[in-house]
Amino acid sequence: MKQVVIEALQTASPVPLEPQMVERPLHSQMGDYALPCFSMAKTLRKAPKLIAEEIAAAVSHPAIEKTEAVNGYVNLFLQRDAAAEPVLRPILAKGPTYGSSTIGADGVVTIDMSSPNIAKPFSMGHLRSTVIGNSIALLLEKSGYQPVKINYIGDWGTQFGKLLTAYRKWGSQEAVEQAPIKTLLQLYIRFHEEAEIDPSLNDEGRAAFKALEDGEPDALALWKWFKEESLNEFQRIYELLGVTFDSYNGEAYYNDKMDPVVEWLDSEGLLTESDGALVVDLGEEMPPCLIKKSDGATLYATRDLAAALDRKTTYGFEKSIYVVGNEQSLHFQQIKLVLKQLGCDWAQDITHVPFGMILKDGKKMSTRKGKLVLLEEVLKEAIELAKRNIEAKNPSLENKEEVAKAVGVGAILFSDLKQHRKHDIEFDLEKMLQTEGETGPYLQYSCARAHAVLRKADGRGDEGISSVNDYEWEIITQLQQFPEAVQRATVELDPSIIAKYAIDLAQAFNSFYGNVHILSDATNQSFRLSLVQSVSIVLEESMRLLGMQAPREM
RNA sequence: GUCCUAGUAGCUCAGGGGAUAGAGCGACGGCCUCCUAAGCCGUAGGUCGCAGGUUCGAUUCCUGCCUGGGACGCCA
Repeated sequence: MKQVVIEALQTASPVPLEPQMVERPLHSQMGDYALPCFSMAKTLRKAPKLIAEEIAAAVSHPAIEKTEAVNGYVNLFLQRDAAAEPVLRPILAKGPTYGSSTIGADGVVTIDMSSPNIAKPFSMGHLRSTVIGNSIALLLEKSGYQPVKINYIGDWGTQFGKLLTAYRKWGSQEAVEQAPIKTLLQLYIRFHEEAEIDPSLNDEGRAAFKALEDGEPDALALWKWFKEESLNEFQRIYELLGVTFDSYNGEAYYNDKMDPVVEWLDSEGLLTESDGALVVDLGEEMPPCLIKKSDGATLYATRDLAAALDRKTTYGFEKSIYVVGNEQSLHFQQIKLVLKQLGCDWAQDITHVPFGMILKDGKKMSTRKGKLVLLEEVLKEAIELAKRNIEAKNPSLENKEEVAKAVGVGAILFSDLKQHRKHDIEFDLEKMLQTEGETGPYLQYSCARAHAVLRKADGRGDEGISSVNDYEWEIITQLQQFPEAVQRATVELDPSIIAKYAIDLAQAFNSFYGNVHILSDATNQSFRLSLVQSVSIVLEESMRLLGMQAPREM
């Protein structure tokens, strides 16, 4: 559509036009497209106002209804009746694949996401990584890439030594079986409490981890058991969120893959000793990357290097994305630099997608002090609230449980995804449970309304389009922008672009719905029903891309 | 101290070299004999952190400063 506008303008413009010179006006009453004429003033040696007036007067094109010159802008109004049909036709024809593309050309993109720690509860922070990563995967898929979702489980490290120690001292099999994560967390917290009084516990913990690394059967059996129990619990949450993974290879998986990396670094002469530890020097700009502790043990960076190399050979990715909190941005810069020094030019294909932390009372939530909010409880509460809303608003609804789940989870998902901010977020349960305004339930409700109209219309109405009113036109322009929104969200790896788009579309639809009574007015009825149908398609697809369900009734 | 990131309405946030800076929540006032009121319509509310610079034009780009958050060698 923009192409047509540029063509039309070009016939009247004294200078060649670039696509980016044409923009959307501030308000819809100013027209559909605008051409600011300020940049032409210099070369033409004329006042912008005058240039705009001349262009506006000269434009003549069947697709343009009228032009206006205002304050140095040429404002264009499209011929609505003619423009509407070409927007709706592809949506109705393609359905959910409207906006899909093959830009990705089947390129593989790995996504490091979720990555909860075994024996620790699933926190709100993990939620962000999980839902953002999941949505990015859906977006990539829609644009023709092959996403590979990797859950890099935190299943190794000194904390397991501590946990083993705590379990042997105070734990019981029954308690862990009954409530695995809760019990393990309590043990973990107790360990830190007692270690403050008796620091020798820390040595015991380290020793236990060493035993685990050395493959002591009893320690290994306990570790395996803890891991299984934890994964089972995580699985419940993933099912609720509707998220699946292609790989659960956690940190332990890379244990035997680190030595070769260290040897490689050494053979390239990149390792230097510093205070007994082995590091890769990264120059003046950046602190060195720690590869081995002074006691010979490996570190996070070592594991991540091994993981990156392993993923490159396993998947042959063209891009590797890490959805990890922004407190780790230095770490990823270091990883990329080390890989570059190893001669891996694909290091530039690694992208860190950072996000802010979730704070409680302005502070980081701490696992050790037990001061954290459990995602599962938040989800439960949201579902409860959705159920109460259904009882109050639509008690005759058939599959209440299912809808309550979709709406409750949708509220939590959306409250997280609509925000792009890398800024930290203050945890606010009340805000997350909102169902009014710019929320997940608002989108779902809009969609349910659209379906109600379609259900009751039942093939009625058969007039053509005589005129497109402002409400209808607003929807048309929104619908037309969907493919562009998908593309931008994909390129920028930013689901919030879709979230905002969906809100705009839903608002346009609700405004139309509230001001035009579709079924009792025969005017333009078939056109209006196509419009409603198109809205339901695009809204549903938007929600799908965010990982949300769209119930037909609620 | 160095680096990263942010500072827009009472609150949560969009936007982004250009026309009167937008939503939602909260506040106030309307709208259900009518397709689901989880909705619609309206009112109030802003020196876009501060100071310079680049530009015909800066809230947007650059520099400095202030404030919040984070990272900065044996945690991940």
